[in-house]
This record gives sequence, structure tokens and C-alpha cells, in this order.
Amino acid sequence: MSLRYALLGLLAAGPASGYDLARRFRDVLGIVWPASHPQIYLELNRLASAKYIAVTDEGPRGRKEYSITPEGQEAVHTWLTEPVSDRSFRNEALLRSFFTFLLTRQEQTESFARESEYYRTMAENYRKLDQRKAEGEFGDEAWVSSARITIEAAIRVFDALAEWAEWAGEQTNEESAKGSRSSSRRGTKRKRS
Amino acid sequence: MSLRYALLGLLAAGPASGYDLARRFRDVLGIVWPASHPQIYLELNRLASAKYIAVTDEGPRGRKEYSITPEGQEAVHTWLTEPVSDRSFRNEALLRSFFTFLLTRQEQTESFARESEYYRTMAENYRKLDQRKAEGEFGDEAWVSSARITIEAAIRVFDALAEWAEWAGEQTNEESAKGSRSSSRRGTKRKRS
DNA sequence: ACGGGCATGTAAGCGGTTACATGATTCG
DNA sequence: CGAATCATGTAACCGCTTACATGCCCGT
Repeated sequence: MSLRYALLGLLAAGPASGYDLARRFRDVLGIVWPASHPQIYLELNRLASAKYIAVTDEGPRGRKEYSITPEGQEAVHTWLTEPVSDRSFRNEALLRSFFTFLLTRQEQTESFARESEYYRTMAENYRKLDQRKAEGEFGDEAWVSSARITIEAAIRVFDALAEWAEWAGEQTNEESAKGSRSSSRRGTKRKRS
Repeated sequence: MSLRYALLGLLAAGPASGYDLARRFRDVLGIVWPASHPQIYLELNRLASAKYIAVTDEGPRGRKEYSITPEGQEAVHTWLTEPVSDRSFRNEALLRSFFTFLLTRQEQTESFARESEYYRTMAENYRKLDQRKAEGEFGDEAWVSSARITIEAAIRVFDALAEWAEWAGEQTNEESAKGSRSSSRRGTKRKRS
């Protein structure tokens, strides 16, 4: 059901086409909620049938611009004030980390090195995006500072995971050097760039 | 496909029944990869047909204990060394945060307060779990320290999100007090318990 | 003129959830 | 003896992905 309300939420910030919305998912929302274009177009048609949105303009290439209706606005608001129903954060890389013991030491080291690098560049990308939003590249309407809150979460999570991956890499090396678990663990915060 | 390999990975740590595996998903793996019991039983039957696992014991109440085969071991290892295919972090709460602008100030404050509380208790729960693993409640085989790596990631992510939610709460209050964005933002790390 | 991006869809299939269904065993 | 938990499954349905399909418009 989340995609449905995510689309309503995006349209609450202003009219947009399916293509626009798909791009917004690809660029920012995609990390926390992936959505493919067939799913988006399908859901938009359903939302239109339910009178939560309506086509308010048509452009070139069959472009249909949707706007949210008052009923739609009420529906998103209700969703936003209900308790969160799904608390998981489905992530393949973290799932894999659970099976680290099936890899050789070398594979472990390589794997965590790749992971930390990935998280570092992702954090960097979102910092840049945040910078652009801060500089007013997207205007200064309410939805922009709202988006920056989510971006901030992404930055913090990626930072945390980058440090985690480095810690995990050290961990496996330590264990290969001497036989048993030596644990400095959390609290060894490194300085940031 | 991930569930398939997750089951193989768990069975690589030792024989288990579908019920055992379901409990493991519920207790620890569930946050990073939710799995319901019908899905697990279905997948176990498929894995058995594919000769990646085999029933090696039967207990009371129709309990079937599965063990991984050499082919299955090879399959998990291949999966673990391939590049991660899905990098998303599907999370409903973070998706919602993108639509903060649709809430009243009061709703925003309440929402972020509830979120930070949730993340604090989750971090605490995983710290306790980690403590129990550290104290050897689950033995000291390789898979235990491997599991602790994932648990460590969960702790760090929950800590990061707890601090983010508090920052976000402050953020919205600041903006209601004076008109414009004042941003101390990241770098304002608070001391930890 | 043509290539790339804009723009919207359909169809098949898979992964996953929810509800339904059933029964055995253990423990108090 | 009854309740909780162990234990495995089926069926219907939904959400989502991948591949296929089509055509228009704009810039070079």
C-alpha cells in the first residue's frame, strides 16, 4: 500500500506526470522505496479511478499531468498519522553480512572493503544533493526542507554503515592475527572528513 | 532469490527445521529480511527438489530436519561472492519522513518523538542480544561472531536513526520559532549512554 | 535526419502476505 | 484436561519486476 500513498504525497507537493514521479523515485525516494514505472502507471490509474487524483493537464507525447484531490489529501494525511505498519528495512547487503562465516578471510576483507567504499560514495552523493537543495536549486517550498530531512537520514545511515563496514573489516583481520575475539568495538569513532 | 540463499546460509551453520528457521528470521534476520512461514516452507521444498538441501532427520509432530548438501554449500558461496544486486533500503518510516511537510507542527513533533523512542528501544534490544551472544549463550562457533557483525550494523543504524529523529524534531521546532532554517545540523553529536 | 530522452502502457511471472487448515506434543 | 507452542502445509491474492511494445518530440 505504501506506493499508493507515496504517489499521493508527491502529488500533494504539486502536479506531476507519471514520468516525473518515476524520476523522483529513481533520484531520491528509490533508496527507501524502489518503484518501477509500470507499477507507478498502474497505481496512478487506480488512484484516478478512486478519485484521489485527477488528470488536470495534458502535454506533448501523451503526457498526463495529475493533481491531488481533497479526498486524496485526506487519504495521505490519514496514512501519515497512522502507526507505521512495516518496521523492516529489507537490505540484501546486511542479510549477506550474516553469512560472513562462509567466506574465507580474504573474501571477508575484500567484501567489507567494497561495502565501506560503496557507503562512503553514497553518503557523499547525498551530501551533494543536500547541498544543492540547501542552495535553493529546487526552490524553497515546504516540500524541499521535508525532502532534506529524509536525505539527512540517508546520509547518517550511510555514514554509520561505512564505519560499520570498516569496523567489520578490522574485526576479521584481528581474528586472523590472534586466535580469539578482541573487542574494542563501538566507541572507536573516527574523525570525519 | 535472497530468501533462497538466506535459508541455505542458515543451514550451512547446522541442520534445522523449517520452524527453527522461521524463528531465526523472526528473532534476528527479520529486520533486514522478513520471511513468513509459508514462504519458508515453500522454498525449503524447492531447495530439496533442487538437491541443495536434504531431510536428514525426522522428529515429533512431523518435524523435518534439513541439512545442506555440498551443491548447496557451493551455491551459497557463489551468491555471497557475487556483487550485491539490490542496494535499496526499503523502509516505510523513512518514506513517510519525506512527506513531513503534510503534517502540522504538532504532528511532526509527535511523530519524530515516537520514532526516536522506537529506534532507541530497538538499539537497546539489539545491544542486549549482542551481550547474550558475547557471553556465549549460543556457543562460540563461527556463525555466532558472524551474526554479531550483522547485529552490530543494526545497533549502529538504529543509533544513527534515533539521533536523526531527535535532530529532525528539533529542526521542525526551530522553524516554528523563527521563520527560517537555522542549521547546526550534523556534527552536533550528543554523548551516548 | 536521427538518436536520445520523453512518455505511457501491457503481459507474464515471481516473490511474498494473509487467512485458512490441521494436527501432535508438552507443560502446568 | 486444557492451553500454549510446536510443526507443516494450502489457496487466494497482491505487489512488484522484467521484458515487450509503441510512438512522439527535441536538439544537434
